[in-house]
Amino acid sequence: MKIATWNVNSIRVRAEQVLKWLERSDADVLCLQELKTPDEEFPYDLFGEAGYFAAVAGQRTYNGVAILSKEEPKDISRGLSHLPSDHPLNEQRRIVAATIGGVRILSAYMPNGESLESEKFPFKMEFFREFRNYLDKNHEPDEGLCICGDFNVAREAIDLYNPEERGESILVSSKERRALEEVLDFGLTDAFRLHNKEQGRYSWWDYRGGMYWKGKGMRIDYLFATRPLAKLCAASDIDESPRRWKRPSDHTVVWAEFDI
DNA sequence: ATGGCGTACACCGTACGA
Repeated sequence: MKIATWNVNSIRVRAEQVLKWLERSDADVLCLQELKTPDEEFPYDLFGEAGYFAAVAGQRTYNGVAILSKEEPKDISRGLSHLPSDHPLNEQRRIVAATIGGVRILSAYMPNGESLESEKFPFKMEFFREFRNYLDKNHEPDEGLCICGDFNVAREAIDLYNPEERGESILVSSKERRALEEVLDFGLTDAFRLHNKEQGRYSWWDYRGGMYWKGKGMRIDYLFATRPLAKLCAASDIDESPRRWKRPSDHTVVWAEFDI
Protein backbone atom coordinates (compact mmCIF):
# COMPACT_ATOMS: atom_id res chain seq x y z
CA MET A 1 0.00 0.00 0.00
CA LYS A 2 1.51 3.25 -1.17
CA ILE A 3 0.40 6.32 0.80
CA ALA A 4 1.31 9.90 -0.08
CA THR A 5 0.61 13.48 1.00
CA TRP A 6 0.65 16.75 -0.96
CA ASN A 7 -0.28 20.33 -0.10
CA VAL A 8 -1.57 21.34 -3.55
CA ASN A 9 -2.28 25.06 -2.91
CA SER A 10 -5.67 25.01 -4.72
CA ILE A 11 -7.09 21.74 -6.05
CA ARG A 12 -8.80 23.55 -8.93
CA VAL A 13 -5.46 24.83 -10.22
CA ARG A 14 -3.59 21.57 -9.50
CA ALA A 15 -6.18 18.89 -10.42
CA GLU A 16 -4.44 17.83 -13.65
CA GLN A 17 -1.08 17.67 -11.84
CA VAL A 18 -2.59 15.48 -9.12
CA LEU A 19 -3.96 13.17 -11.81
CA LYS A 20 -0.58 13.06 -13.53
CA TRP A 21 1.18 12.21 -10.27
CA LEU A 22 -1.35 9.48 -9.43
CA GLU A 23 -0.88 7.90 -12.85
CA ARG A 24 2.90 7.90 -12.51
CA SER A 25 3.06 6.76 -8.89
CA ASP A 26 0.09 4.37 -8.83
CA ALA A 27 -0.44 5.45 -5.20
CA ASP A 28 -3.24 3.76 -3.28
CA VAL A 29 -3.90 6.78 -1.08
CA LEU A 30 -3.13 10.48 -1.56
CA CYS A 31 -3.83 12.97 1.22
CA LEU A 32 -4.34 16.55 0.00
CA GLN A 33 -4.19 19.89 1.82
CA GLU A 34 -5.06 23.51 0.97
CA LEU A 35 -7.84 22.68 -1.46
CA LYS A 36 -9.10 26.31 -1.21
CA THR A 37 -12.33 24.97 -2.70
CA PRO A 38 -15.79 24.20 -1.31
CA ASP A 39 -17.02 20.57 -1.39
CA GLU A 40 -19.40 21.22 -4.28
CA GLU A 41 -16.54 22.41 -6.50
CA PHE A 42 -14.17 19.54 -5.69
CA PRO A 43 -13.32 17.68 -8.95
CA TYR A 44 -14.85 14.35 -7.87
CA ASP A 45 -15.53 13.25 -11.45
CA LEU A 46 -11.98 13.80 -12.68
CA PHE A 47 -10.54 11.57 -9.93
CA GLY A 48 -13.46 9.14 -10.10
CA GLU A 49 -12.75 8.48 -13.78
CA ALA A 50 -9.13 7.74 -12.81
CA GLY A 51 -10.32 5.17 -10.26
CA TYR A 52 -10.14 7.17 -7.03
CA PHE A 53 -12.71 7.81 -4.33
CA ALA A 54 -12.52 11.10 -2.42
CA ALA A 55 -13.24 11.95 1.22
CA VAL A 56 -13.41 15.75 1.29
CA ALA A 57 -13.61 18.48 3.93
CA GLY A 58 -13.55 21.55 1.71
CA GLN A 59 -13.82 25.28 2.26
CA ARG A 60 -13.84 28.28 -0.08
CA THR A 61 -10.63 30.40 -0.35
CA TYR A 62 -8.61 28.87 2.52
CA ASN A 63 -7.74 25.48 4.03
CA GLY A 64 -9.62 22.36 2.91
CA VAL A 65 -8.34 18.75 3.05
CA ALA A 66 -9.13 15.49 1.30
CA ILE A 67 -8.12 11.84 0.96
CA LEU A 68 -8.09 10.18 -2.46
CA SER A 69 -8.06 6.38 -2.46
CA LYS A 70 -8.47 3.41 -4.79
CA GLU A 71 -10.46 1.59 -2.12
CA GLU A 72 -13.66 3.08 -0.84
CA PRO A 73 -13.06 5.16 2.33
CA LYS A 74 -15.04 4.01 5.38
CA ASP A 75 -16.04 5.86 8.56
CA ILE A 76 -15.19 9.32 7.22
CA SER A 77 -14.72 11.88 9.98
CA ARG A 78 -14.20 15.63 9.62
CA GLY A 79 -12.53 18.05 12.02
CA LEU A 80 -11.31 17.52 15.58
CA SER A 81 -14.29 15.29 16.36
CA HIS A 82 -13.69 15.20 20.14
CA LEU A 83 -14.61 18.92 20.18
CA PRO A 84 -18.01 20.43 19.27
CA SER A 85 -18.46 21.08 15.55
CA ASP A 86 -18.94 24.81 16.29
CA HIS A 87 -15.70 25.00 18.34
CA PRO A 88 -13.32 27.72 17.02
CA LEU A 89 -10.74 25.03 16.08
CA ASN A 90 -13.34 23.39 13.85
CA GLU A 91 -14.32 26.52 11.92
CA GLN A 92 -11.46 25.96 9.45
CA ARG A 93 -11.49 22.70 7.47
CA ARG A 94 -8.13 21.19 8.46
CA ILE A 95 -8.76 17.52 9.28
CA VAL A 96 -10.35 14.60 7.46
CA ALA A 97 -9.98 10.93 8.43
CA ALA A 98 -11.10 7.67 6.85
CA THR A 99 -10.40 3.94 7.06
CA ILE A 100 -8.93 2.55 3.84
CA GLY A 101 -7.89 -1.08 3.48
CA GLY A 102 -7.95 -1.50 7.25
CA VAL A 103 -5.64 1.47 7.88
CA ARG A 104 -6.92 4.63 9.54
CA ILE A 105 -5.69 7.53 7.39
CA LEU A 106 -5.70 11.16 8.46
CA SER A 107 -5.07 14.19 6.24
CA ALA A 108 -4.12 17.24 8.32
CA TYR A 109 -3.35 20.86 7.52
CA MET A 110 -1.96 22.44 10.69
CA PRO A 111 -2.14 26.24 11.12
CA ASN A 112 0.79 28.35 9.90
CA GLY A 113 0.86 30.76 12.84
CA GLU A 114 2.26 33.69 10.78
CA SER A 115 4.85 34.79 13.39
CA LEU A 116 5.62 34.16 17.06
CA GLU A 117 4.04 37.52 17.90
CA SER A 118 0.89 37.04 15.83
CA GLU A 119 -2.52 36.40 17.38
CA LYS A 120 -2.60 33.37 15.05
CA PHE A 121 0.31 31.80 16.95
CA PRO A 122 -1.67 30.81 20.09
CA PHE A 123 -4.29 29.33 17.72
CA LYS A 124 -1.56 27.17 16.18
CA MET A 125 -0.38 26.01 19.60
CA GLU A 126 -3.94 25.21 20.69
CA PHE A 127 -4.55 23.30 17.48
CA PHE A 128 -1.49 21.12 18.13
CA ARG A 129 -2.57 20.46 21.73
CA GLU A 130 -6.07 19.48 20.68
CA PHE A 131 -4.70 17.39 17.82
CA ARG A 132 -2.84 15.29 20.40
CA ASN A 133 -6.04 15.10 22.49
CA TYR A 134 -7.92 13.93 19.41
CA LEU A 135 -5.40 11.09 18.97
CA ASP A 136 -5.63 10.11 22.66
CA LYS A 137 -9.44 10.07 22.57
CA ASN A 138 -9.88 8.25 19.24
CA HIS A 139 -6.89 5.93 18.90
CA GLU A 140 -4.35 3.61 20.50
CA PRO A 141 -0.66 3.59 19.55
CA ASP A 142 -0.85 -0.13 18.67
CA GLU A 143 -3.42 0.51 15.91
CA GLY A 144 -2.58 0.91 12.23
CA LEU A 145 -2.76 4.70 11.93
CA CYS A 146 -1.12 6.91 9.30
CA ILE A 147 -1.18 10.68 9.81
CA CYS A 148 -0.29 12.67 6.72
CA GLY A 149 -0.07 16.36 6.07
CA ASP A 150 1.38 19.82 6.25
CA PHE A 151 2.43 20.38 9.88
CA ASN A 152 4.02 23.80 9.32
CA VAL A 153 6.98 22.88 11.56
CA ALA A 154 10.49 21.84 10.53
CA ARG A 155 11.48 19.17 13.07
CA GLU A 156 15.26 19.61 13.22
CA ALA A 157 18.13 21.77 11.97
CA ILE A 158 18.69 19.29 9.11
CA ASP A 159 15.14 19.98 7.92
CA LEU A 160 15.84 23.54 6.74
CA TYR A 161 18.52 25.32 4.75
CA ASN A 162 19.39 28.14 7.15
CA PRO A 163 18.97 26.92 10.74
CA GLU A 164 21.53 29.35 12.20
CA GLU A 165 20.05 32.49 10.63
CA ARG A 166 16.47 31.55 11.38
CA GLY A 167 16.96 31.06 15.10
CA GLU A 168 13.69 31.29 17.01
CA SER A 169 11.16 32.09 14.30
CA ILE A 170 7.93 30.73 12.86
CA LEU A 171 8.04 27.10 11.62
CA VAL A 172 11.20 26.31 13.63
CA SER A 173 10.71 27.78 17.12
CA SER A 174 11.26 25.56 20.16
CA LYS A 175 7.58 26.00 21.10
CA GLU A 176 6.39 24.67 17.76
CA ARG A 177 8.92 21.85 17.72
CA ARG A 178 7.87 20.82 21.22
CA ALA A 179 4.21 20.87 20.14
CA LEU A 180 5.00 18.62 17.17
CA GLU A 181 7.09 16.23 19.29
CA GLU A 182 4.17 15.96 21.72
CA VAL A 183 2.03 14.77 18.82
CA LEU A 184 4.74 12.23 17.88
CA ASP A 185 4.96 11.10 21.52
CA PHE A 186 1.55 9.54 21.03
CA GLY A 187 3.58 6.76 19.43
CA LEU A 188 4.31 7.89 15.91
CA THR A 189 7.31 7.40 13.62
CA ASP A 190 8.47 9.85 10.92
CA ALA A 191 8.23 7.52 7.89
CA PHE A 192 10.51 9.63 5.67
CA ARG A 193 13.34 9.43 8.23
CA LEU A 194 13.15 5.62 8.38
CA HIS A 195 14.81 5.48 4.97
CA ASN A 196 16.43 8.91 4.54
CA LYS A 197 18.96 10.22 7.08
CA GLU A 198 20.63 13.04 5.15
CA GLN A 199 20.19 16.78 5.68
CA GLY A 200 18.78 19.08 3.04
CA ARG A 201 15.71 17.08 2.00
CA TYR A 202 12.75 19.44 1.80
CA SER A 203 9.03 19.36 1.04
CA TRP A 204 8.39 23.11 0.64
CA TRP A 205 10.23 25.96 -1.10
CA ASP A 206 9.05 29.61 -1.17
CA TYR A 207 7.87 30.78 -4.59
CA ARG A 208 9.70 34.06 -4.06
CA GLY A 209 13.31 34.42 -5.06
CA GLY A 210 13.43 31.11 -6.93
CA MET A 211 14.17 29.30 -3.68
CA TYR A 212 13.60 25.86 -5.20
CA TRP A 213 16.33 26.43 -7.79
CA LYS A 214 18.67 27.63 -5.03
CA GLY A 215 18.01 24.48 -3.00
CA LYS A 216 16.61 26.54 -0.12
CA GLY A 217 13.55 24.92 1.45
CA MET A 218 12.18 23.22 4.51
CA ARG A 219 10.73 19.83 5.43
CA ILE A 220 7.33 20.67 6.89
CA ASP A 221 5.16 17.95 5.29
CA TYR A 222 5.16 14.55 6.96
CA LEU A 223 3.83 11.05 6.93
CA PHE A 224 3.68 9.67 10.49
CA ALA A 225 2.88 6.02 11.23
CA THR A 226 2.17 4.16 14.48
CA ARG A 227 4.89 1.59 15.35
CA PRO A 228 3.10 -1.54 14.05
CA LEU A 229 2.58 0.21 10.72
CA ALA A 230 6.07 1.73 10.65
CA LYS A 231 7.52 -1.80 10.94
CA LEU A 232 5.90 -2.55 7.59
CA CYS A 233 7.33 0.55 5.87
CA ALA A 234 9.48 -0.83 3.04
CA ALA A 235 10.32 2.51 1.38
CA SER A 236 9.69 6.23 1.71
CA ASP A 237 10.86 9.40 -0.01
CA ILE A 238 10.08 12.94 -1.08
CA ASP A 239 9.24 13.21 -4.77
CA GLU A 240 10.49 16.63 -5.89
CA SER A 241 9.42 16.23 -9.50
CA PRO A 242 6.04 18.03 -9.20
CA ARG A 243 7.87 21.09 -7.83
CA ARG A 244 9.65 21.35 -11.22
CA TRP A 245 6.45 21.15 -13.27
CA LYS A 246 4.91 24.23 -14.86
CA ARG A 247 2.84 26.30 -12.40
CA PRO A 248 3.67 24.13 -9.40
CA SER A 249 2.42 24.08 -5.83
CA ASP A 250 5.03 25.44 -3.43
CA HIS A 251 4.94 22.03 -1.67
CA THR A 252 5.77 18.64 -3.10
CA VAL A 253 4.82 15.01 -2.44
CA VAL A 254 5.97 12.88 0.50
CA TRP A 255 5.21 9.14 0.18
CA ALA A 256 5.72 5.81 1.92
CA GLU A 257 5.18 2.22 0.83
CA PHE A 258 3.87 -0.34 3.36
CA ASP A 259 3.87 -4.13 3.06
CA ILE A 260 0.14 -4.55 3.47
C1' DA B 1 14.50 35.99 0.64
C1' DT B 2 10.59 38.85 3.99
C1' DG B 3 8.59 44.94 -1.82
C1' DG B 4 10.97 39.97 -4.88
C1' DC B 5 5.48 34.68 -5.78
C1' DG B 6 1.07 32.62 -6.13
C1' DT B 7 -3.97 31.92 -5.09
C1' DA B 8 -8.66 33.56 -4.13
C1' DC B 9 -12.17 36.94 -4.31
C1' DA B 10 -13.03 40.78 -5.82
C1' DC B 11 -12.01 44.62 -8.27
C1' DC B 12 -8.51 47.09 -10.52
C1' DG B 13 -6.48 46.06 -4.38
C1' DT B 14 -6.29 43.05 -0.09
C1' DA B 15 -5.66 38.79 2.75
C1' DC B 16 -2.99 35.02 3.41
C1' DG B 17 0.47 31.58 2.98
C1' DA B 18 5.35 29.69 5.18
